[in-house]
Amino acid sequence: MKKAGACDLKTCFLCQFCMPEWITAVSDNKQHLFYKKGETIFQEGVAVTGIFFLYEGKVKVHKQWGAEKDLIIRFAQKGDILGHRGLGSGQRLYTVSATALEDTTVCFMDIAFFEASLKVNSALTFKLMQFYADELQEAERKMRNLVHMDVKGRLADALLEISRMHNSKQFSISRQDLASFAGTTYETIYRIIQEFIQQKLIEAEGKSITILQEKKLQKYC
Amino acid sequence: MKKAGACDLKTCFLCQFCMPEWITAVSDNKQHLFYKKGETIFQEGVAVTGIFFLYEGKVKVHKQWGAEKDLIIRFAQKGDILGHRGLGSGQRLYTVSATALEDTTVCFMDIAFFEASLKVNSALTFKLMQFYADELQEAERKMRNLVHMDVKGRLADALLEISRMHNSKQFSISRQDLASFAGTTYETIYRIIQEFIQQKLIEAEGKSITILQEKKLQKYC
DNA sequence: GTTTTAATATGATTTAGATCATATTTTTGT
DNA sequence: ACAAAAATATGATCTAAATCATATTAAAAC
Repeated sequence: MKKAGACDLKTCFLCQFCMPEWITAVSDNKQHLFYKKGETIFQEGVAVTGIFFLYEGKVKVHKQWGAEKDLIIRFAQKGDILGHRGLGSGQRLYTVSATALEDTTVCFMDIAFFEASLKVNSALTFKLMQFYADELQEAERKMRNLVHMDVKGRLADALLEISRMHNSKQFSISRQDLASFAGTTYETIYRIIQEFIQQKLIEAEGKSITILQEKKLQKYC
Repeated sequence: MKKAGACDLKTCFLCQFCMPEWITAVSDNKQHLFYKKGETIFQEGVAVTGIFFLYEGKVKVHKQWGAEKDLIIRFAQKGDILGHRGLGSGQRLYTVSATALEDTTVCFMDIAFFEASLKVNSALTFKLMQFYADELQEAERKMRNLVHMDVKGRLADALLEISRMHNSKQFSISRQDLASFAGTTYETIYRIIQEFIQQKLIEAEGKSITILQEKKLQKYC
């Protein structure tokens, strides 16, 4: 990680939803940071220092299990918030890790200042609450999928979600990450990907995947 | 469901955290409702009408999958909020169902009035946001458990969580619900329960379960 | 109080998907 | 540019847990 330039004061969640008068204070308390591909932005279990807003790049938010196993909770991109779970009422430890999937620039803000911002900007707090409500719905939907769907369905769902997020039928992701995102192993993903290719539902070349038949993929969900 | 008496204006989340001046308005906008054991309080997929505060009884919050399968997201008891996921920014449909596990009294509040309460009481919104943050952490922890833990571990975790919630080593729950809570089938739960009994980790008589050796159960988690 | 219906008990069978093993290719660090 | 480390490819094997089947018991409903 290294320090990077100043913030444009209009991209992130905070700048968008706080009162205009507050922006000056914001400007004094945020800091751009740059992370190389593969670098850890924050680590599960470590004391919360602040909240991050993603400016450039892609990040995975994941929970580790031992040394080998991993579950990707979500992917984040420009405009997304990272580290917001740190605001809970319990002890202030990050409950997930965040790792840069490509070179990434984030805007970092001290947790105390962010909380002060919330106290002062009730519209901001309300927006953040809505954001949490949405994330909670999604997390619970995923829980159900993990229990009741087979891996093929979860992979189909994962591919469609990643495509929606990238706003494109074509995107890049490693099978390893796909496995961690669908809650399964590399080998199983490898096999099902082969099957989807055979059925001409998707096309793959290296890490690049293209969705050919969205409708048919949807049927597996 | 039938209507029940008035609210004591001090038990629920809303009454506890809103401004005292607001209580009068609250009083005019809430309504006690009574549900018999087994009754549905609200149903996944149906338009959100309001938010519920649990006054008496136990409720399961669950997501259905087809007609047969079910996943219990959480249990709720006195003081807990129900239907709060309805506040998300998307379309206003309940994303989970709530069913009374015993005779239950709730306080119901129209969603529009509750949102007005949030707009006016920023401390309340902040508290609610924290509550969401905690729920999100818990949901994500459960997701990881579903992927990486075996059923024995998830059952141990479930038993300990239910015990913690009841604030007692002894509690009542059907194996069916235990299965839905741990994300598995009745038969599997039945077998592991037998095993735990053999190992003298728990004791069971009908639906009543008593935890004998918390520490050893913990080891499975 | 008897009929339905739902929950429990328990063995037998099946299977999806994890794990293991090993070779090859790609990426990354130095 | 080269060594080391990750990621990929693919078959073989194993196993935890789902499904099926059927009997019994308990709880609700009429």
